[in-house]
Amino acid sequence: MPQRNMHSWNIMIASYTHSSMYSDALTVFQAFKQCGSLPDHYTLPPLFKISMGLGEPCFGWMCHGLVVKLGYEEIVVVNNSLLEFYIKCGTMSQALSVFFNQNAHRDSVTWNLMISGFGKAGLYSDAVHCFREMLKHQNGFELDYMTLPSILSACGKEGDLLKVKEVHGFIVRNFGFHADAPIGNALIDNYAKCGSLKDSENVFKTVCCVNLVTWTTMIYCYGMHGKGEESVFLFEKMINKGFRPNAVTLTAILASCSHSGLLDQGKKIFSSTISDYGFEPTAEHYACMVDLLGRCGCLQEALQLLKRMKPSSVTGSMWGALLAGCVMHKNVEIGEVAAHHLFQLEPNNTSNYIALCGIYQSRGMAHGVATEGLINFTKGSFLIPFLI
DNA sequence: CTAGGGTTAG
Repeated sequence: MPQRNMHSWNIMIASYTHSSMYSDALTVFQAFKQCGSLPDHYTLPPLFKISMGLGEPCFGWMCHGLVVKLGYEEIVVVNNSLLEFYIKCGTMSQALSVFFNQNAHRDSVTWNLMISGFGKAGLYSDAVHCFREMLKHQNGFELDYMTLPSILSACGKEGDLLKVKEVHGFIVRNFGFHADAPIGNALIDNYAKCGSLKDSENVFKTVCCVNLVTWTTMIYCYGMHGKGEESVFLFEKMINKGFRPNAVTLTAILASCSHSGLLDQGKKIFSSTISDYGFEPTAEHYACMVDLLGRCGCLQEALQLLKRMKPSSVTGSMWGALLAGCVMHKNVEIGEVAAHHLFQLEPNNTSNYIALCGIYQSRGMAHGVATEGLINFTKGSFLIPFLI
């Protein structure tokens, strides 16, 4: 272009960012700075996304400085993107100082970010508190349906059935029975997390918006409650309705088969889903298969599955699933193989040492407990006398 | 040209 303005630079930076091409976006930003111009309120939000995408929090901190220096704290979109940046970095203390900044304005996005941020940080009661504060403060903007999945998930992870019911009632009073798919999905998931599978089923049967995530969630909920046969039934029904399972659906159904000991169904679903829908199984799928085989006592078969893979692509969760199966079935030989791979992959994870010692102990092999303990125990050595 | 919600895995 013979002549560039702010608009053209901003389009380039935003477009690279939206395409997840963060280093290209950064290169454009640096070229822009060379021209001697300063970023405006359109330039700044993508910069925080670039910082997160590159895993370079320092760049985001620098951009926070630009926001303050250039006086963009009062622009609500800029401040919200800053808030999201600190939440994604896991630094809630910084997020709080942005939230309580006297110069900043708040809107419904600000509140939604805070509520989902508290939830992601595991601070569920703070999320609930924040939701109640939002209801008090919501003069000026309408209650926003985007908050509801976040608050439901915070209540559900807290395990508080009454709170989930309370929010459900709130949804019906404010939005009627026309909640969108993410809200229905969150209701199904969190009723089950609070132990009320009946309520999950009722929501599943009555919601008006159903998508693939709805089916996946319900399949997973049955698995959570040890109802593998219901999961398999629903999985087949879903396919008959014309939904194509994705990678998450497959982990949900495999985990459910595993928890219910449905070995043959699990194996069949694994191979037929992969061939029918043509996607590559991920590390998680292999971990689920090892878990399934291991729980059912097919430890040799599970070990063979891992041995057929390229050694570098066998992950800790696959060996971990195998080790857990060996603990269950008191298998020393395969347990030692799995444990020694884990000692290489995650030397500071004490639960692996404890698992292997548990196998020795269950077989009355006190010598093995002491040897592994002396060689490998770092933090947990006080456990050895108890095991012996 | 700028910001926010839902499902999974030892």
